[in-house]
Amino acid sequence: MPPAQHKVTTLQQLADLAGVSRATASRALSDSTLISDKTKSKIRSLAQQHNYRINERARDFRLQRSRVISVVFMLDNQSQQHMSDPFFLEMLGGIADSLAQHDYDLLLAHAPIDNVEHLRDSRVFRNADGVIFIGQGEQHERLNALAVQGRPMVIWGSELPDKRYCLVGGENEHGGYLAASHLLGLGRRHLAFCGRIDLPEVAARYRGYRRALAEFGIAEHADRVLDVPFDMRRAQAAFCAVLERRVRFDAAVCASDVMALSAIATLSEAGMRVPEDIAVVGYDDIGLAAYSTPPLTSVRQNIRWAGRVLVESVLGLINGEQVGDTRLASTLIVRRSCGAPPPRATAS
Amino acid sequence: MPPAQHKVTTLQQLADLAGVSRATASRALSDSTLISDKTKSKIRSLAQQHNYRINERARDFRLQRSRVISVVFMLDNQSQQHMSDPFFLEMLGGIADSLAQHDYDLLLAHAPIDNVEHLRDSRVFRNADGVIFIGQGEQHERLNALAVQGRPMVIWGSELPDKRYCLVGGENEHGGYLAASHLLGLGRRHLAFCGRIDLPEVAARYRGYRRALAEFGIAEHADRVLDVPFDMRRAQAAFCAVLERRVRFDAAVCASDVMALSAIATLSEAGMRVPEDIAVVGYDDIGLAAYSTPPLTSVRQNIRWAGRVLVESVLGLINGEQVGDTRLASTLIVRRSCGAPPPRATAS
DNA sequence: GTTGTCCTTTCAATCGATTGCAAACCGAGC
DNA sequence: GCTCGGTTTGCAATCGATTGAAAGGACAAC
Repeated sequence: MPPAQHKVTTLQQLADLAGVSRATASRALSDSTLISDKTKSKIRSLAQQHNYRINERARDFRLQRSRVISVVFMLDNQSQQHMSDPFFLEMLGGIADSLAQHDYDLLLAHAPIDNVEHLRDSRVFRNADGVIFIGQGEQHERLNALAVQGRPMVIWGSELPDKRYCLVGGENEHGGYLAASHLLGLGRRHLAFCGRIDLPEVAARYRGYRRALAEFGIAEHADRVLDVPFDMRRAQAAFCAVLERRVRFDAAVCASDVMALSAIATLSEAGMRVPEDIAVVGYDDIGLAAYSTPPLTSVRQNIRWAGRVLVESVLGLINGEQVGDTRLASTLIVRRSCGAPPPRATAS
Repeated sequence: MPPAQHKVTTLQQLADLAGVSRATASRALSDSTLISDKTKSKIRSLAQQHNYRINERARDFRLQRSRVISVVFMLDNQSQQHMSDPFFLEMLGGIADSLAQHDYDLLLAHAPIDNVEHLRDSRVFRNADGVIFIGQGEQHERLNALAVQGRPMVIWGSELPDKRYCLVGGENEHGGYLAASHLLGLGRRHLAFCGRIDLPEVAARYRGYRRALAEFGIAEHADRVLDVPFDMRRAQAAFCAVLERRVRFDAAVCASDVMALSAIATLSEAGMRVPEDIAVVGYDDIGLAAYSTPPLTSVRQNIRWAGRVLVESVLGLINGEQVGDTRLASTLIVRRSCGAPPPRATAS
């Protein structure tokens, strides 16, 4: 069998080679019942010999699909900084793996947190079969609007009233409760909550935090709710400001590990001992949490699961399935206040 | 002016509306000189009124391009863990920004570090106009093969002999030199080098490290070259093994910050004081480096620049330009051995 | 009136596939 | 030989754009 003079790149060339029409070749390769076994195997082996690969873009164009899912990260318009939290990387990894399994491509995109609207007419939406948002920011209404008239989309975030989009999230209320309970169980009585409670996920954690306080019969101090942003640098600035205001507390629940590590650095710098003077709990259990000094106790969400469910949900929507309303990633606390950093759980 | 009954989605519909042919509409929108100003403005305003947006996928298909660049991360086949190093996120962010500026989309992909060959026929290559590899692993030869027969591609890595691909990298030799010099300048005399020197970038850093040792007239100890992987968990295991072997050293140059933080945690756990007993220097200057206790001294590469240059190089190749051989991201050391964590440099 | 020129516009092929429908083929029964 | 039924294959439209070449129209010169 002579090797192809010129590489066989189109269906037409393959069909010519086999002496059949393009239609027959197409059907043979897609295993249509219309084609006789003899023809099928002839075309198939010819395709193999000449290393023919279907042009997926042409097929996807014809079929009016793209096999691409956009993953949108919210960009904080103040810091304009890219998602610098390792949590995002883990999330992205989980989503990427699941998409690869379903033979979908991942288009990475970001949107300013304060205007998600313009995405509707952008490449992000038009070039993808579906969209996954990481975080809902303060965009609840706009996301609602996008969901009803736009492409299939799923959002990682927190339950809100009047939600009209498909949501996957962590058990934030539970997580906040776990974090506060842990500190209260250690005997701490002057807890602070760090994070921007105008963000839905943080608000839910705060609710859990308050529930724990209430269970322990402890009054809440309004001045111990610290408005700390997720961004590393600005978090540090916020903690410095808190120190200057001489807010007193002996424990802190932080809305992320990065925030917690920033707190630890700032507090240590100011001469406080962690955890003796102030105990800190983080959120997300990023890889580095186990390697800080002291090792950071943190609330972990099942991110691999979340990535998988986000993907399956959006693919479900694409296929016209009725996709369940809200799914929650299991959330637990990893205690590391003392002792060696335990090995992290192996990926499932 | 009545609003469109049905949304205008195709060029044909727009042309019908304007009473011209598809060709004229196409030329009007692309500002061809063939079309009279009157017709142009009529079609333009009609397009605006009816909120017509060109179908980019169709155009890209016709023009045989995709306006997509694949970004491939090497996946360590042993840990099978996703890129968990925050360094990757920063790199990804830089690339994403640059691509967005050029109106290109970013397709995220990963490849097993031990076989990059199969990518040639995969969606990663076929659905993109160009490819950016992050890290070259031990794939030098295969990357060479891909480069000569595949799509335009650029690699983030380290210079190797016989390189036939377009490369962008950090000044690794210089970085290793800076790290070692810093420690030697502090009076340390028993340095260890941590990292897998079979990886090109790490090997280059090691060369710089040795140069610094030589300049100080210090002999090198073979048993102080510690074979530590980048992966957090396995890095910790490696450091534990080193401790058991009772290797003596008073300073460590690490191939990444994550590795350095892992070292600090493990050494502290074993009762050593950092930096008093053992001084540690990291690489990459990830955001969290400034917030570790003690703040981590680290070698920083200009990643924003790198992202921009990677993108511009691959776009240059796509446009058939002669793209320069190797470009190096400026590399410097950020000293944090004592004192407060300085604010990180603002993004340019 | 005819012709030539220049400026606009349209025609129709093209990118690489899928698919409804029509046509060809083949063997059997009359 | 003709028709009928079932199986297999081909024709041609389609997805939504771009673009070279041909055609159309207006106007001036002869």
